[in-house]
Amino acid sequence: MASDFFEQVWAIVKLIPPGRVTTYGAIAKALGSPAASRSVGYAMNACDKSLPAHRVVNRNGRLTGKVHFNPPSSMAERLALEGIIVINDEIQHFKNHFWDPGKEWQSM
DNA sequence: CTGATGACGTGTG
DNA sequence: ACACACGCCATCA
Repeated sequence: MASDFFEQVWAIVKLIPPGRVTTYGAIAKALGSPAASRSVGYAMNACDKSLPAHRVVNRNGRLTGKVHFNPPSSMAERLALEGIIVINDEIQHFKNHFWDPGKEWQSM
């Protein structure tokens, strides 16, 4: 049984539409704790494989957590399949693919 | 309860 | 622009 915080994070990540990406900070902010970005990443560490964690990157648009994937290269592969260009573990036009969780979260 | 860790973010030099 | 340091929040030992 995971903590409510984890479930909150997972819920938002599951809501990320295909072809879109978001940041840990944005998720943390949507949960009401803009500085809990670290904890968001921790939740990802315990995330289920059904969770599209590959759509969650840091504020740089960089795939910092790709090493936690299986295999790590699958992260960029999945993003590429969704139309997101990833070069050198960096999302191109990141701002264009950015998806704001708060826009859909709306005090859920 | 205290200390350490981390898939982050921001500030300073 | 790059490198380093601190803070932030939640979890683990």
